[in-house]
Amino acid sequence: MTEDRYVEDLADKDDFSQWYLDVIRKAQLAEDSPVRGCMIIRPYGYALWENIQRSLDDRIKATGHQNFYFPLFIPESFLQREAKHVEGFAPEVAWVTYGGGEELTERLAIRPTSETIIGHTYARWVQSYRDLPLLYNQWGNVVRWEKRTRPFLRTSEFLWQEGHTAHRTDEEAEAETMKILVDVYQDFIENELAIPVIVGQKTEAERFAGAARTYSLEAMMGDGKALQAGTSHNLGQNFAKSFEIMFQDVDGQRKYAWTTSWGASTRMIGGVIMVHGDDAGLQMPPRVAPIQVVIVPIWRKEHEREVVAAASLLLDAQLRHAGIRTHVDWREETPGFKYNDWELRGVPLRLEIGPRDVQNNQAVLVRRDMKPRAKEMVAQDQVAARAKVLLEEIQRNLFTRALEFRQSRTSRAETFAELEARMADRANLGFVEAWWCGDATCEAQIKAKTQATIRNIPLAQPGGEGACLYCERPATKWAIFAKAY
RNA sequence: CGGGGUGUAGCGCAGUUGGCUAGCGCGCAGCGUUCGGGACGCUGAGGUCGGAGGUUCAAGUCCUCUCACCCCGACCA
Repeated sequence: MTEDRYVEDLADKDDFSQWYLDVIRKAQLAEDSPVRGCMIIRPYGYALWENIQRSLDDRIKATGHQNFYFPLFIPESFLQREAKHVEGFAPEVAWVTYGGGEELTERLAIRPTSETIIGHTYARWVQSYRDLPLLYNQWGNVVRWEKRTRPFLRTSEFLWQEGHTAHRTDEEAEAETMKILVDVYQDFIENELAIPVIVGQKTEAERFAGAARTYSLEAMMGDGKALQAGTSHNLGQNFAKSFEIMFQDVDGQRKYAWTTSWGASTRMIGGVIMVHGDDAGLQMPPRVAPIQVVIVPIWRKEHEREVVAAASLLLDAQLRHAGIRTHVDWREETPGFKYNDWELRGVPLRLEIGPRDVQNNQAVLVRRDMKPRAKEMVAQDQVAARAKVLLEEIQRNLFTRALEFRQSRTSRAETFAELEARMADRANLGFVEAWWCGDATCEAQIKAKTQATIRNIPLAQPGGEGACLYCERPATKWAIFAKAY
């Protein structure tokens, strides 16, 4: 190992922030763009996003929703209609003031989210209780002028889906909010991205601007910090009242509808990187991996290349027929280089095939998730069957490992001093569970003193009663405290 | 937006108290030898030194402004 080798290496994982940026750049997921805070998502990163989209979209549709599309621009007057909403978003809205060289009579916001323009439209679409519920979703981009950006985690422009529904009753809206939270988001994030999440309700301070209740899914990153992986909002009648979304009910009365909205974004890619990545780079969860099995042919002489090529072709076809996403690496690099390169890019399984293997009618399968790498010989006609099994094992293993890590970094605190100590230990950050009285003052004080925020109030509660971590008054709920991205 | 730091080839860096044609490693192109865990040799290509202005006989180097990025904060449904 020479000094030069380090040039290609990643930053040490202890320098988590630099490591994160290195992985994104070297795995060719994304790169900086000429526009501040915006990134260029490269083909490999976009392929991951497309897999995420497809899988999440299937779940959204399976729960009875349809997709539609609304404009990128929102008239300023729309944004003004919901007081809390404007207040919350005003600082981060980008405006279009000129069109075709002429100053616009009304400024257009580049959507930071679409509740307003959709609410305005829903008011026309809803007349009767028979028109409800409206269960729609859109995939698109939004812009939020953030002060400090990070690739995938917080970019000025990002890609996401935003669902918008309208219902006849509060109960129905709440059921929708929870269905998306648990049946769609949690199911997707845990089963496809292999990221365990804590599902719970946001505090008033962290609530979506204009919502009655906000729920979130919180994941622990590799440095112990929290990442909000998705949110689901019960908007109550707030937007319905601002936009006159009314219907005539069975009893003949005209009533305001109950609406919800929910979203998940490219931020989840940041989560995948920070949860599963290791010293060797990225680790793609098999179910969303752009490439699930990379085939590395090995040869020296030209005649060897020919037999290996023939075998590779057959193995590739076999894997593809089994529904596995593959790539054959014919680059003129040494095998060792390719191994490291694909490990950096996070491909879960590698298939090596060389002259020796061809002769023995076998191939070598190597798992990315094992250290040291687990290699096994497989008969050529068994490759696809074995790969399928291994991919499932890797998928489970990534989830289990992430869950174990989260558990090892989660602790309970009875006193504020304990929380302070945990948050001061930079190298060993994590989640802290503690009783909280529900008072925003305690929450704010804790944040000011420790930088820890309440990520959410988990739906799964221990029950019983305790003393508030901060003020020691009686508390019936416990909250997850953590530093967050 | 506040405090600190960094901008020299795609990446990582070196460039003395201002001085001649701006260097090194990796990467890249061509040729040859290699090839089962990051190969090697030879020959090349690639730079308005982040940008603008200024001081000077002379600026990568000094001054002013500005932009971007990184770290720590504030902010962040």
